Amino acid sequence: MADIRPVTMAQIAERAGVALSTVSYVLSGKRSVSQPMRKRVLDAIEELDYRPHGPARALASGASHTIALYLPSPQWQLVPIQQTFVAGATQATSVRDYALLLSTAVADPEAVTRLVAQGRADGVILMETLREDPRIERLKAAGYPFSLIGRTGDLTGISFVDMDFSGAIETSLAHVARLGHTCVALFNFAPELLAAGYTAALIARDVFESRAVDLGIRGLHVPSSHTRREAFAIASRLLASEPECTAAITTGWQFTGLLSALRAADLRVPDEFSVVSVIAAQFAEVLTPALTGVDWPAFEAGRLAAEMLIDKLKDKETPPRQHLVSAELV
Amino acid sequence: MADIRPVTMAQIAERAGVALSTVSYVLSGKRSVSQPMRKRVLDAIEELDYRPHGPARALASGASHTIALYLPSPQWQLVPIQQTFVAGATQATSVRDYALLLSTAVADPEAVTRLVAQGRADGVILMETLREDPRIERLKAAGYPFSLIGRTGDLTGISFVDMDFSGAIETSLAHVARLGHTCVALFNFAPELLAAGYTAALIARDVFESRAVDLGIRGLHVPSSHTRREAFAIASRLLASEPECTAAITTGWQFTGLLSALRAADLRVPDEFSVVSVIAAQFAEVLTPALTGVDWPAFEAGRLAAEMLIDKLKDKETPPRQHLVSAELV
DNA sequence: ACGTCCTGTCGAAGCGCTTCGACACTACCA
DNA sequence: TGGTAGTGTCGAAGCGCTTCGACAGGACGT
Repeated sequence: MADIRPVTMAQIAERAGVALSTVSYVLSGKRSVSQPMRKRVLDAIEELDYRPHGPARALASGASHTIALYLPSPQWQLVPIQQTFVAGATQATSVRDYALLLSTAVADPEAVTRLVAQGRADGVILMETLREDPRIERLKAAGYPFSLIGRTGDLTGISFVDMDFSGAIETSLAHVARLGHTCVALFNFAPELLAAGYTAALIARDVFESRAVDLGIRGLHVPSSHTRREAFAIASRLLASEPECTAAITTGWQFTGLLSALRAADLRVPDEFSVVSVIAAQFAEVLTPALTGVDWPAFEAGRLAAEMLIDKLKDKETPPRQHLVSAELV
Repeated sequence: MADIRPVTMAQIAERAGVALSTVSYVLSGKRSVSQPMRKRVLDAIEELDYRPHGPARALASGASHTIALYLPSPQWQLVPIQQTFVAGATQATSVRDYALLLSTAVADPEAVTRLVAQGRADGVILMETLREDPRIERLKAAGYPFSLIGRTGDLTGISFVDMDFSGAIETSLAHVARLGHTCVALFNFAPELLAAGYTAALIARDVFESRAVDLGIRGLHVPSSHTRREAFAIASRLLASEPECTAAITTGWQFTGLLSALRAADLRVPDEFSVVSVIAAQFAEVLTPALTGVDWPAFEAGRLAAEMLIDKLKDKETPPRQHLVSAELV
């Protein structure tokens, strides 16, 4: 129970023998202050271990120096890559002397403007975006700054960072084609995500289907959740009905069920069946039957999304930045 | 660029034809307000879509209604369980109408008091705690409320939630003993973590060694990082030098390297060698050679840690709560 | 020598809220 | 009928900061 009364700017001003406003100008640099005065103020700050009070600052200046990150609804059961986004965003935020507020995006799209409306955050990072995303509509309508991890249908004026999903699928497809496979399955994100219009799933499907045609191979589009059970069931059915299919690409963890199904069907990987998965390298590395994986620099993506947003906050006129981080086969 | 001027309490007061303070009392309930007045105020709030301004509230009341969660330094390379802590804490925080501020705990233990000192948060959640943790010392010295995910040496007066690590090790050990193994290795956390005094690693080591004696089996304590490379090297060396060791317990992802080493040594799992790992069930389920795993309810732990802290914030006199979430073999 | 422009400093007015003390007013008991 | 408790409401004083306008004084031009 120490520090009952934290040090205030008034105490610094008194100790340094200057006006309150002078202290403020030393701190913000918004007006010039003479060397001797500046030194006295800085010394007083040092001696009293002064910390500017965030809320007071936010109230007076109208900016909270905080950004909000909305986590996707847990029921989406997406890949654990999110953690890495968050870590990347946290780091970029700290480095730029901002704070990161976390919130869960509940079903209500209105929730996404709450923290900014309350003055607790200056802008928002959204993830797991949809082609037609009501949350983005709200943010636009309210005029709040935001950036996306992921993409949406209309990208004009929007800052986002996304994985180059189409590139990843193309690369993977080219890889299996080169291995001589003539029929390939894509274990895409869960059907509900496709139905909801989850952009990454739509892109994966479209690119997969058109590139398969280009390459002259059969492409089977198989949505499946990431749970082992469901992927196993779907894969088993597929292996039985389409025996000429000897390769699969998964957009995430569906490979676990797939691998189980292959084992049950007595097909060896990679001799008799090829599997390529789009998951973070940190996981690919850790898996026991070493998979052909595609690296997804998620930390980088989180970092970029935060930086874009903060840049926009600092200078309203910053043009929107759009960045596709690309993936490599590993 | 809509919403240029957000609605303020003064506008509500004017519209409802009451005093500013009355609006405040309606909102906080700290003084009674007559039914008709209350209704007029609530109607005005509804009509104007009023949102109380967080920073102003924090400034006037001295409480930010926000808690801070410090992520461990990234270089620790701990298991991806952290994500689940964060998700759990986020959820509990939202439910209780608090906000969650994320920050990375840099090396400087002083950083851990910054957000509270700046009035941006009312309390702190710490994870990956050490037996002797300078961060905890600082928080205690400053008199800031906090709760831990993990434990420390001196637990008097401290609220924490931790995994029952000793129970997990005991259970695992009993499990392999029942299978008839007479020499078991413990792949503990990395040597640097042990050296730093990471509590979980110390507990794992101590319990493992004493229980092995009790059960009359040989226990080899083998610290190893979670990287596949290092675990592989260590496991290979171990298999060569201690051929009578036919079982291993890992505290995390070291099993990946271990499994590779076993394959290289032509030992089959689980026929010729048993592996038990302490990792979140969500991952155990997903792994292809289905492992004997120990479930670690991390979401629950994050939730509890946040709840404990918020309870303490709401009522200073709340006694500290200490909670060990226990694990089950799956 | 005077006016003009900077530069550096100060005081004061908020930002939107909480909360304290004051003050009607009603209800109740003697 | 007066005194005493409540109730319900209001006004005003902050919370710790930013920022605007004012203004002294020195440096410069003529």
